Amino acid sequence: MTSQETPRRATIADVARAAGVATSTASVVFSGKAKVATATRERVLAAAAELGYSGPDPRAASLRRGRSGIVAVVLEGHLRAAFLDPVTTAMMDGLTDGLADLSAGILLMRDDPGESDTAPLANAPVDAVVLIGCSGRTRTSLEIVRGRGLPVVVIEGDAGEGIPRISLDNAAAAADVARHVRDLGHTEVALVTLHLDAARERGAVTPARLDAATVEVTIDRLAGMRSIFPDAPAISAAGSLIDEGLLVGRMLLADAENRPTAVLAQSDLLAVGVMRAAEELGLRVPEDLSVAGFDGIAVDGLGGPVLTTSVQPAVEKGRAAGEQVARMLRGEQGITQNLTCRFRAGTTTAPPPVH
Amino acid sequence: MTSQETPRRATIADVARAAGVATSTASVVFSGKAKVATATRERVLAAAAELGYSGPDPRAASLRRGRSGIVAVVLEGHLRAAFLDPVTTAMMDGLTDGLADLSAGILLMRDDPGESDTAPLANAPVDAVVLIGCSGRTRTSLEIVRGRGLPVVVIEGDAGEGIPRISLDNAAAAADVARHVRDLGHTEVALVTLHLDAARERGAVTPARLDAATVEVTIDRLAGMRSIFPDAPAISAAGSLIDEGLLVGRMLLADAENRPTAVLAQSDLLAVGVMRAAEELGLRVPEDLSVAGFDGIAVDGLGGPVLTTSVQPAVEKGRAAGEQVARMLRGEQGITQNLTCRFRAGTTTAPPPVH
DNA sequence: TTGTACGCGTTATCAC
DNA sequence: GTGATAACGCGTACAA
Repeated sequence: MTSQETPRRATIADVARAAGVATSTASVVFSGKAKVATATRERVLAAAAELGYSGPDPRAASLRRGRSGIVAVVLEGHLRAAFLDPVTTAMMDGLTDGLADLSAGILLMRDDPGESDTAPLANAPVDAVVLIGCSGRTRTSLEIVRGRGLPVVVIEGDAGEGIPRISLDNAAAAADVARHVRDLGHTEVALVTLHLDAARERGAVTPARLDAATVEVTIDRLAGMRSIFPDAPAISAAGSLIDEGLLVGRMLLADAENRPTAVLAQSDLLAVGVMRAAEELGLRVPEDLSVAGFDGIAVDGLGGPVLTTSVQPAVEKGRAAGEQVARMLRGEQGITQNLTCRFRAGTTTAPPPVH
Repeated sequence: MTSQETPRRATIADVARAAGVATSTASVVFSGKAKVATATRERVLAAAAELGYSGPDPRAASLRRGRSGIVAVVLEGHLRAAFLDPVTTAMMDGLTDGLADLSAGILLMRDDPGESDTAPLANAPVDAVVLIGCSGRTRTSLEIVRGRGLPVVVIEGDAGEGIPRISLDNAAAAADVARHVRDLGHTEVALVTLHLDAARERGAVTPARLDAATVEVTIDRLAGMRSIFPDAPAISAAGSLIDEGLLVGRMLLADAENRPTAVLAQSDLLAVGVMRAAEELGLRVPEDLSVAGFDGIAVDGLGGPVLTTSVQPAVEKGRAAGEQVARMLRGEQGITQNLTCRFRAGTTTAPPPVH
C-alpha cells in the first residue's frame, strides 16, 4: 500500500534520495555515461520502480543538453496532399534512414500560408530543420529558421547562399527522356508539367505563365524537355495525380487531327493518367502513342507496362538530407549535393505510327 | 560593426539587461501574457534585434511550462507503408485539425519491432501520444507511455482498460456490405481480408490462422462478413494495395468452375485490385462479377465506376483522437468513441449472372 | 566510484 | 506596468 497522495511526479533527486545515493549517481545510472557498481545500480533502479519514476524528464534533459533529438520537416501544403505523392513518402523514408544515427524524431510541419501570427516553426523545440518543396513560402520559413540559428537543409527548393541543398539534375534528366523519344523518330510531342506555382492551375503553359512560375522542379524539367523539343506545347497539371494526368491527357488527345505521337509527363502518375486517357480513346500505348514519365516510382495498380521514365533517387534524396543534418549537428559544414537521375527505357515508348 | 566574437547565443536575460529592464518584463514582451508599455516593448524589441535574439528558447520554455507542444503519433511499420494508405493520411489530416487548438506539432514515430534498447518514445519530449494500429507491439508502446504518465489515445487498436480509444463499427459495417450483396441474390461469395498479423502473409485464411490473428480490424470485418456468409472462403492480402488485390483476385478467379459471383474486400484498394484481376480475365464488373470494398476513399486513377463500399469516417477518426488529446491535456477525462461507417451502394455490385 | 554545486534559459508569482 | 526571485529537472565539471 504505497502512498500515492502526492500529485507531483518523482524526480531523479527523489530517486537518489530514496536509494541513498547522490543525484549524479542516479543520473549516470539512467544515462549509462559511466560505470556504476552493480549493487548501486540495482538500488537506484529499485528505488525508481518504487517511486514510479520512469527515467529523466526529456524536457529537462533537452534543456541541459541543448538538444531535443527532434528534427523538423517542413512540407508545403496539406499533409494529406504531400503524402499522396509517392516521391515524398519515399524521401521521408530515406530521411529517417539518414537521421538514424541521431535516433532523432521527425516533427511534421507545414508552411501554412495563412497564419503568420505565431509560426509553429519559431517555437518548436527542434535541433534542425529540413525544408522540402519549392513554394515561395519556403523563404519565410527559412528566415525564421536562420533567425534561430538552427542548422537547415533544403530539398529541391530555393535555398539562400550558404545553405546546404539537395537537388536533382532535373533539366538534364528530362532532356534524356526527350532525347530518347526524339531518337525514336517523334516530332509531334506534347508535354505535361507539374504545377507552376502555389495556385496550381491546370491549363496551357503560356510564356507569361512560365515567367511567373515559381516551382523550380517544374521549370527545370520543362527546360530540359524544351531543349530537345523547343516548340512542344505544354499543359500544366494541378498536381501529381493519375486523375490529373487523365484530365490533361484528354485535353491533349481530344483533337484527332492534331494529336501528338508522344507525350512527355513530368511525373509517373501524370503519365499513367495520360495512358488512361489514351485507353479511353482506343489508342494503344506505345503503338499509337508513346508516353513517358518522370520519377521512376512503383505505381500501385499500373500492372503490366513498364513506364519509360527517368528514375530519380527519391530515397537517396531524403537520406542525403538526413546525413547533412547529422553532419551539421556534429558541427561540420553542410554540403550541397546534386543527385543524378537515371534514364529507364520502358515499354510505353516506341517509334511513331507510320501513315 | 557589431562584435560577433561570442559564440554563445544571447538569452532573454542579455536582452533585458541591454534594454535596461527586468528579465521578467522582457519575457512578457515575447509571450504577450501581460500588458507592457509600448515604449518599453520597443526598447526590448530593439535590444533583441541588436543582439540577434529571436525569441525564447523552446527547450527552456517547455521545461518551465511543463509542456513541449508536441504530440507523438505512433504508426506501425515503415512510414512509407503507413502513408501509402489513404486512410492513414486522411486520419492524419483529421488529427491535425483536432489538435489545432493546441497548435501542437506532430512527432512521427514508428513502433520499431527491432530495437528495444532505447525506445525513442521513452525519451521524446512530448505532451501526449496517439497510438495507431493494431500490432502486438502496440502494447509495448503503451507500457512505456503509461509509465511516463502521458495522456494517450488509441486509434483502432487494443487499448488497455481506462484508455480512451477511437474505433469503428467494423463488424456491423462489413455486415452491411455483405447484406447488400446477399440481397442482390449472391450465394457464391469470396472474401479478401487485410493482413492478419505482423507477418502479413498472403494466403487462405484457415481457422488456425484466424485464431492466431492479431489485427482487430481484420478480425472484426471478417466477422461481420461471415455473419452473413458463414462459409465464404477468405484470402488474406499482405497489405492494402491495388497490386495485392490483383494478386489475390487472380487466385480467387482463376478457376472458372468454382468462381464466386461476388468478392467482398476489406479495403477499397484491394477491391480495385480484384476488379483489375476480373478485367484481365475478361470478366465485366458488375455484370459477371460483383465487387465491394471498404473505406470509401477516393482511389486515384479509378475512373468511372463507383465502388460499392462502406465509407469510414477516416478524417473524423483523426479529429476525434486529436480532440481527446486536447481534453486530456486540459485535465479532463478522455472518452472512448465508436464511430459509425456508412454504407454506399455503387456501380460495382449487381445481381449475379443468370445461367 | 561517489558526492557537491552550479547553471541550462525560462516563466509564474508576487510585491511594488 | 515593472521588477526581484524562485523554481522547472537535469547533467556534469570538479572535488573527495
